[in-house]
Amino acid sequence: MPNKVQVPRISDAIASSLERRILEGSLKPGDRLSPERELALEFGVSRPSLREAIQKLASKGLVQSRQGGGTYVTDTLESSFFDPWQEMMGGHPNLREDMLEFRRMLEGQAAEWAAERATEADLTRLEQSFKALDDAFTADDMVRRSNADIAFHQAVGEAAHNVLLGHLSAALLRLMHDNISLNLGELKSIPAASRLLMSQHAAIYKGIADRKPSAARAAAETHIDFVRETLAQSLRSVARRETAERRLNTDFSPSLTS
Amino acid sequence: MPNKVQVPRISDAIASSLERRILEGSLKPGDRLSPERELALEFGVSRPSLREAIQKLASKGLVQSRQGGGTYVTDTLESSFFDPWQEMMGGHPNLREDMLEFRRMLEGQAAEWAAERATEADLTRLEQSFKALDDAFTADDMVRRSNADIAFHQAVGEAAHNVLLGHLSAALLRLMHDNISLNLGELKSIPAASRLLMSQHAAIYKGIADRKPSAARAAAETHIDFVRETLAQSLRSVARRETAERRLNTDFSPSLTS
DNA sequence: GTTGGTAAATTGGTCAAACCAATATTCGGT
DNA sequence: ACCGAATATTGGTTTGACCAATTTACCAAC
Repeated sequence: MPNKVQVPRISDAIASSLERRILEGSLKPGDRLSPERELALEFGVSRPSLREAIQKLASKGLVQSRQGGGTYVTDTLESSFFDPWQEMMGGHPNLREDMLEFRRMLEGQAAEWAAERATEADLTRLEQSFKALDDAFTADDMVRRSNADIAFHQAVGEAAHNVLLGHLSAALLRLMHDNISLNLGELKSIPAASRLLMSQHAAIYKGIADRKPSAARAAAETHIDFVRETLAQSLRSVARRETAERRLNTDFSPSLTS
Repeated sequence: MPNKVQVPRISDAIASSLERRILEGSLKPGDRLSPERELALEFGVSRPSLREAIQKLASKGLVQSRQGGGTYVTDTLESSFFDPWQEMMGGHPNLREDMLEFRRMLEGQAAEWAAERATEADLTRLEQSFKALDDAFTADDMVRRSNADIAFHQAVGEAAHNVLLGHLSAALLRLMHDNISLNLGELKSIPAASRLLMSQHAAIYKGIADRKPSAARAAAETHIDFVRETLAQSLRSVARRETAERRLNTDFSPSLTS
């Protein structure tokens, strides 16, 4: 079946037009759009069509409508809203579990292959990444830490000498980091967790450098298991705290030991 | 600060419902949605509302509508990850080796998890896919065979109950098939290979149905190993023939590698 | 004048029925 | 059995209406 020429939907055209106005600044964050009836008249289309366009923008998070109130341009112009997976992660938390399970397999295999195949150049770069990660952890710069973390795992992926594995594990890790630091950036600030994470990274690095595939794999899997467990705990505590706050709206509740 | 209670828009609810069906595999890529009028009836809403929901999904790239034709499920999950890969495969055949190695891990894990987690429904669908594959192999319809092959591996991926694994293995398999049948469709026409492939598929299916994870994984890995080996042989022979042709054909170099 | 509440206007949310346009399907003639 | 036209299906769009939440206007009471 040959590719048919896609006839431009009118709602797409209007959505693009409005989106351009927003991105160009003609419509600033917080601004209120004209009423649907007016906009429909202005664009020369029917209200349902105009609404379809607005709903598309709403699904992208660009605007927000309140019945009776109007439609407003969202004030958060965070640009990372465009990745489809990113959005999926937010809406479907069970995806996170699948993702972690998948990563466990991925990074375990990466570490194993890296231990078998790493060249001298790979090991050198791996050591550099590891040192950088260590430094970033002693400092308290979250962004630097996140980048170093990604770089280290990416180095492992590349040392495994499988293009697919390298790119995929890096992509997933980046996705994970974005999503985690968005939902709860607090995880990494737990001191005990930091030490454990570093020892785990060290174990992975050592397994690869010593050319012990099974040890490297085990270390990588342990690492993911720890992340998974810590994340689950953190999520549970967040949920607990939120329900508690919702239940009694008095003073703040004394946070636990972490 | 008074958090306005966001009244759930009906189009959002429907969009979420459809999105969930897609992610969970109930609506697979390529599937055709029911007509808008039917869906509207099914959800108990009007057609404009149902359309708003569909347009949202369309703006996310999850579905695609053709006037008069219908609305079909696409797959951003696959395409967003692998559009770049598609063209690389052509130019860098060594990627194929990485791909096969990666798939060996992927499908081995898929088979193992499927053997552990498959529900009755999964097993039923798996059996159907297997039977269809068997039929397709006895017949000599290449397209049907390819589709059945994809469907079977996809069923395994879904029985593994990991969204990422399912989508990725399906995407890679499709990529592989496109690329293979393009460069050499001859592989599958070897009778001996056909019989072996079927016995391998049978072994995978049996391992899953009998709930033998390690057996299922071994069968899947054997399967990929065989494909890898057969492909390598075939490629060598093709390369031999091509170099021979190129030797005679000194004028132009309209090599199909472009 | 300020306040407070209520009525009215505004505005997004939804529905119904209809028509158009592109595609799919069916059917009849050769 | 094949091809082409009539027919049915299906997404695309419009019109008009009504409901529900919000905002605005207004006016009486203090």
